[in-house]
Amino acid sequence: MPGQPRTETAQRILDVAEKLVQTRGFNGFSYADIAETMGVTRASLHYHFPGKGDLGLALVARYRSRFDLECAAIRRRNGEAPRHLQDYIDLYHQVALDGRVCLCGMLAAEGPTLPPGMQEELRRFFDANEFWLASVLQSGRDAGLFAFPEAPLERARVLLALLEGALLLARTFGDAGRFSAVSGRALADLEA
Amino acid sequence: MPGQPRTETAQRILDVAEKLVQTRGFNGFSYADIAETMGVTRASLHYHFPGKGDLGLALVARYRSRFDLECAAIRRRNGEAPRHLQDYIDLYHQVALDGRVCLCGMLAAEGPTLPPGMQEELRRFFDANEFWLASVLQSGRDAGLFAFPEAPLERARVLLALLEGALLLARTFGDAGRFSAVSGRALADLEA
DNA sequence: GTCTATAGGTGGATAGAC
DNA sequence: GTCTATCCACCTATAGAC
Repeated sequence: MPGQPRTETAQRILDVAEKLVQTRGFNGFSYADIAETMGVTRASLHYHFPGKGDLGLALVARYRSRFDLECAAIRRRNGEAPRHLQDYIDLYHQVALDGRVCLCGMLAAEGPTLPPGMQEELRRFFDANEFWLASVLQSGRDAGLFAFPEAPLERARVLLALLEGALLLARTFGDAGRFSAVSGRALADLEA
Repeated sequence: MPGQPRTETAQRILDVAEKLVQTRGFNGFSYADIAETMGVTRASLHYHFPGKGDLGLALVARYRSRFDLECAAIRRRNGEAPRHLQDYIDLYHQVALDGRVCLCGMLAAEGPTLPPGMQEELRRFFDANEFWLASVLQSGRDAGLFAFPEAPLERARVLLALLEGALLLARTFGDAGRFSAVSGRALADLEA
């Protein structure tokens, strides 16, 4: 389980850094920001994450593995595909309510400026999401609950782009309701 | 026509800065980057745009007014709503082909870190886009060429989120084809 | 593990000569 | 308008004491 066996302090650093990246971007925060909110010095942070690149990699890796776990948990729960998809969308909704955007959506924007390795992790995150979504869409269509003409993976990419974009716009207008409205339409479009 | 009556040098500065923001973000480039590609010094840039905030505001204002002009031109052209919508999507496609993302999509991610005034300009950009899209959607539905159940403005927001998100994802995978695939589905969904 | 201290670099910005 | 020179704040990162 990568991203888990770190020390407790390292986890708390990641918690603070994650929030900072989701609101200000990877190029929009510094070790000083983390140090201040944690009440420690910058040097102390470098002990846990020598370079900002190390911190960034750990950040995406943890975010990704957590998402994987949550997605797996959703599929194990009772209910059909539409319920599972709604639960998935609710994960994003929580982010919107908190005035953040998806960690990986943010990093995708900063793309070419990121330290080595982060873009690869990013792609893995999106790949995993698309794959999971495609699986849910497939199940739903097989059960006659979803209706869409194209391949599940293609539809998954539409959904992912829509959710990431909706988070960005909702935050820009300081209105999580915009996210709900848009994501609600996406689900409705799929109904058989 | 705001954003136009500047000197020619200022326009060239904006050209370079625009490309930099669309690839690296507002927090991901510096006056030094512009100076280098233009073959001038940083001090010279400060003559045209005293602060980075001034540059940023001019950037969004120009981008917005240019988009307004292009949107108006599209509506004046021959063809029905679906054609107009496709032309609009093609504007985004050009961005994707160039390995960029939408200037305002990028700035939306950086949101709270932007200099004063830029977020307001950003919202104006998105508002104008939604309004234009809603108008095209309305026309198309009135003509029996589009079919969608919700209010045109609501559908417009779905489309805008989808396009902005698709640009982000296409660039992350270095594959403009992802943008075409996603935007193509969006258009197909609307067909009556 | 966390601290103080500091190095080395880059950022935005200004003054003043040309 | 563009230049040189310079300032100061901030950033990432390291050394070494505790």
